[in-house]
Amino acid sequence: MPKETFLRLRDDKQERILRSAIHEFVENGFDRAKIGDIAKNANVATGSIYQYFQDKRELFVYCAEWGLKVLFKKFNEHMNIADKDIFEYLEDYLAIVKAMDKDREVILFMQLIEKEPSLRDDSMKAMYNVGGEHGKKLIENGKRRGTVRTDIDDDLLMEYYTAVAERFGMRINRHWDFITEMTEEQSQNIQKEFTQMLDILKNGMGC
Amino acid sequence: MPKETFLRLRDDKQERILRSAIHEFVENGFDRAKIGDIAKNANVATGSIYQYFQDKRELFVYCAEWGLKVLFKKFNEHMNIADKDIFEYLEDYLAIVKAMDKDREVILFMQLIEKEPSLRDDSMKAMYNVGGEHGKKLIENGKRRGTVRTDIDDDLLMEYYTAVAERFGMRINRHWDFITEMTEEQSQNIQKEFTQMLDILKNGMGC
Amino acid sequence: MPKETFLRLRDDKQERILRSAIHEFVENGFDRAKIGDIAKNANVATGSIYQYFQDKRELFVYCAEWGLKVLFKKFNEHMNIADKDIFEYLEDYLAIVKAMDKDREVILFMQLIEKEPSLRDDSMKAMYNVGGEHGKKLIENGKRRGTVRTDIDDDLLMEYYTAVAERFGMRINRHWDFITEMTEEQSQNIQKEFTQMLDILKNGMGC
Amino acid sequence: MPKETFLRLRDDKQERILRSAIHEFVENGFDRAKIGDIAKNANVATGSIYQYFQDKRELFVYCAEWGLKVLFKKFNEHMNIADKDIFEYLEDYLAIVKAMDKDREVILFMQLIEKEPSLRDDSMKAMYNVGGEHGKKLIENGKRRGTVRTDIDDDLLMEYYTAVAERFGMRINRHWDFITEMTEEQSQNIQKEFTQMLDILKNGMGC
DNA sequence: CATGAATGAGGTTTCATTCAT
DNA sequence: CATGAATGAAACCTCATTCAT
Repeated sequence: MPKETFLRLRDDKQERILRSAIHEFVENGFDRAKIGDIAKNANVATGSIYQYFQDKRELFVYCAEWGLKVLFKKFNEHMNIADKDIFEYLEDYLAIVKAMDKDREVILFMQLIEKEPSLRDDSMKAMYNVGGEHGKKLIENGKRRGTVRTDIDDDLLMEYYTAVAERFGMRINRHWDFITEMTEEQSQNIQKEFTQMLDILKNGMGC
Repeated sequence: MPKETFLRLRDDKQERILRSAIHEFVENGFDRAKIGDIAKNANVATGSIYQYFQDKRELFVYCAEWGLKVLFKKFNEHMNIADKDIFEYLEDYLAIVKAMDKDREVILFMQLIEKEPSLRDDSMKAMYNVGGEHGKKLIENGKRRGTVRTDIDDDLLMEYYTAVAERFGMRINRHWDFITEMTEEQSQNIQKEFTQMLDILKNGMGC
Repeated sequence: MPKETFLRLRDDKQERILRSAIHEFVENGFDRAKIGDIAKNANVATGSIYQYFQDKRELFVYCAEWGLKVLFKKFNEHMNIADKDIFEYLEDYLAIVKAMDKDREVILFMQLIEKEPSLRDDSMKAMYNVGGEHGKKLIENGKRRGTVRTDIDDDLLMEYYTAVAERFGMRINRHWDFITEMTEEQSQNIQKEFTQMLDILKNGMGC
Repeated sequence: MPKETFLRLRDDKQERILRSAIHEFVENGFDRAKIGDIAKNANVATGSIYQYFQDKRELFVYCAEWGLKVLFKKFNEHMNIADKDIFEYLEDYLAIVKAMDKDREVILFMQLIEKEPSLRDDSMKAMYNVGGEHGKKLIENGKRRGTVRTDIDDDLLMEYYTAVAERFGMRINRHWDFITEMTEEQSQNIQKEFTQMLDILKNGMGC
């Protein structure tokens, strides 16, 4: 969806621009994000952005598509989705998120997308090309293996899963902010909370 | 937090203005919301808004405070919180939401607040005055009555609850949009999904 | 020039309003002075100002007229102009200014008038009714008594006198600001500078 | 203090903009001066002004700095300050002012600066960088040469000098306004008044 | 293709003045 | 007459987008 010009750029320049945009979007939201600042941080001229993308909107949408690609690529380096069910996936997800400092911002950006209703549809469509059936497959895996309840349809389960996973992801991020060197005790606390999260996701809050 | 002038206005005028603002914010988000349009829809002059509120931001924050008050008032007309646990509450919550056509927008606005990071803190602070310990109390009730698991602390449970309830609330709203007259079948579908939601919340998605 | 309504007010209320206006004008200049603040500080309603004066401009002009009246009245309580020449007058002027704490602001206001070119003409005209030939008379006195040089016409002398007196007046005010209790030394310094000022005025800076 | 963008502009464009601003400020004062009009008269877009300067205030302050630079440059083309005393300087000053039709407005602007109390400090600071010790040096020259009295300190003398010179400058300007072709008689009148001014400055009005 | 200056529509905010009570 | 809410014109300033070099 970006112009040819952009795709012909060297990969590292493309990445510099997209990360700069993602940084700005995450920091300020879509409306307050300034093309000028994105350009400046990427060390390109403001006008150049318009050689690459139709407008701000298209840049945003492409960030979504690119960001998702990046995350999946990273994940897949660490694990094979095919034979995992959704709980294992989350466990890995959070562990991997922890390992990906550079991409923290990309993850935050993914969470931002839902919050821009006017852009959501376009971005989601773009993301669907990449992420599409990914989640559903994990749920199917779970159902087949008998770890996910089968009395509720995939769609509703996915909604539940996404909500909980996202919020817990944010919580983890909150706890990790500003922590560079973690004490043994901190590490254990996070590990404990982490186990609890997974347990709630599986078993709910009722008893 | 609004100026004295606003508080001296007749109640119905105050409400007209706030609902107009909420409508605009929900429709366009904070940045794209135009004071001029808010004023026009409320049948007042643009300048008047600035007799009432310091600026757009203060208007937004006060909408949050007022909105929550309105919702709580409505809820409390229908049910007594004191002797309910959190599941019963949710059950009633959704039922009541269904009954409150006029306030649909206020509910959407409440969901919007989290999506405006720069305003979130101020709004949350204002809302806390109203909503504060409400949720925690419901969880305590549940733990005391033995319907909520006690092996996990209130804080994490609240986070989980909020995430799921909010997302399911949005889902319900999505289904209801544009439905004025509901067929018997539609009604049953919603009832069914609703029961399922409650079940997931209680028992999680695992088995 | 104000409306009848204003002139029918009790004297102390008139004074309260005018002093409030003068305070605001001195503090902020004509443009940034707010009618609302003037009214608030005078303990009257904003609208009332418009019962008294056509508009902001007329209020300003009347402040000039009133202020000059007040100053002259104060001066005349302390000295008889008729038999003084211009140097004696200045000597007294500065001494009296020192004695009039309450009217410091009125004096500052008089100095402000020249700085509002667009209002100057109207204000000057109003002031002329009061102050008019005052200065000229003092110069004539001086010429008659032989203390003022006669080789230069009154007009140019007046211009010179006003410029120097005003600037020295501001300088005095600057030195006095924030001084409530004056030490013997400070008092002597001012007295000395004062004598010098008068000397320069009389004898110029040449030698 | 302006943005880089401005300084990279061609000199004649910079000048066009600054003269347009000075014109507007002189005509209307700081508050009533409209950025839109400044831009229009300079043949640039309103927004461009904001590419060049942070805001109206910064534009004003830079006008002060630039204006003083221009005047000094012009003066220095006509005379060498180093070996002049303050009276000769004034003599030349007024003569040169007469010769500088194009810069009449710049001179008026310099006089305006004192009248904007809120901007005075910043502008003065900017001007000090340029004009700084200029006046003091002239006074020192005079004292050394024996043309300026030595019994009074430089500071007070400078205040006196500035007051008189400024006012006489304004008077000269007043007389010259609207005069394009001067009759012999007019010229002689001015010359006469001029000589008188210098005499008053030197010898005061006393006798 | 890169650059960064130029543009101007559009929105927020201010406040003198009016007007209904 | 007093009050203070209502009005809306007017001005500053922002920034996405265009365009000339």
